[in-house]
Amino acid sequence: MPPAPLDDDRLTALGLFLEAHDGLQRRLEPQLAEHGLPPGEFEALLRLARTPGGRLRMSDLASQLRLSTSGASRLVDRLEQRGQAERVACPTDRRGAFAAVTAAGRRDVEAALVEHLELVNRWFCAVLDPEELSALTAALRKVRDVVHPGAAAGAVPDPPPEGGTDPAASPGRSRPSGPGQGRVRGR
Amino acid sequence: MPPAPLDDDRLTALGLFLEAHDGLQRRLEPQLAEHGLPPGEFEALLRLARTPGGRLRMSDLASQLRLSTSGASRLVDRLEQRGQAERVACPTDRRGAFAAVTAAGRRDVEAALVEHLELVNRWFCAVLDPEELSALTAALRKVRDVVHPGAAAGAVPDPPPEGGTDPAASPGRSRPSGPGQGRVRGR
DNA sequence: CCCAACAACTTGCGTGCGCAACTATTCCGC
DNA sequence: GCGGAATAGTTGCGCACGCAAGTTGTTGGG
Repeated sequence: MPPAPLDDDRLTALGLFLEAHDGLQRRLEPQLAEHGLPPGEFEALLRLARTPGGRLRMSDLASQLRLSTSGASRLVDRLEQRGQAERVACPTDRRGAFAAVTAAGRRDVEAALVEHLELVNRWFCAVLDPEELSALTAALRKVRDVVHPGAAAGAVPDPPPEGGTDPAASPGRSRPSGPGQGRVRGR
Repeated sequence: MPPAPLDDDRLTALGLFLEAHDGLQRRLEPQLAEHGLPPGEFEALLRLARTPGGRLRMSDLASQLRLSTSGASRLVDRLEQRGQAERVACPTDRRGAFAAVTAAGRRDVEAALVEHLELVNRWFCAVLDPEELSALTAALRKVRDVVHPGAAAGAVPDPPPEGGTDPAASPGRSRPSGPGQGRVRGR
């Protein structure tokens, strides 16, 4: 018997995913760089800027950025040095801190955003016709929901991995909305 | 007027892509780690193992792995230390080198592969029903072809970026097949 | 009231990567 | 064939990240 399917279809599909992801990143990066924004910093500012108070708990930011808490900590260090964000002490929990966009930070993301959206369009959305795009996002959402439960709205930390794991188990639950929830484990 | 659309649909679509990619990586990594294979090493061995001679020029490997040539160089260093690959001098071009899988390397990928495929299935393919999956791969292929021309078969290095770039410009051409072609610039 | 378990960050350390510089070779025009 | 330009690969350097350990603060049971 053939020892192993070195070119299984599933590998091809996965490879396509990885290549598209990587290529996309490479197309988008340079434009952000023109505005002096590394991609991580850009996404961080974006996430902060579109949050009601313009601020997010460090842990939540980490989770949204798919970074470890230490990664987020240092990212916010950099943003702070650049004057694009600042740390704000949490009044109700003195261990905690918020990262908050500054006016300058908001200005900088917005400045980069218009052009960024054009590129996202050029290299991603406009490459597909409308039905294809919606099929793609629907599929991506399904995958995302399975591999990263808790990224969408109501969040529950991953249960510890079982033996015969069923990815479809325990569909979304609501969360108490109290702060300090919906984290994903630090990777 | 609203200064900038901080939650444009296109950003959502892109975010979905990034989250799905990241989540997938996290699901697949641990299993490879159990076999002592970091994801980069795994993909490298896989690419080498499924190449006719079990070997690839350093530059081609770099390009397939979406790494800079220095990144590939050091990756092969690591594989060599582990005894999973070795460098072979190129007989016709004394500057050049091949990376070649060793028997041990081949054994190791194959050992990890079966389980790996199961996971790819569980977290990616089987999450979607067949039509969804083929729609997804078709869309991914379109995006990949645009953002990373030269990844598919006949490869031509990216032309230097123009001003008003049209992604659909210059569709695939054939290449002379002589060695030392189809590279992507070193990033 | 107190202490132990826990939680939110931060920091020390090691690692992998890209860029730029460097070496060795090949290619090409004259 | 000679000399400069281009090419294949390696190496110095800096940087961002994750893990693990450390710090400070909170919580809940006795």
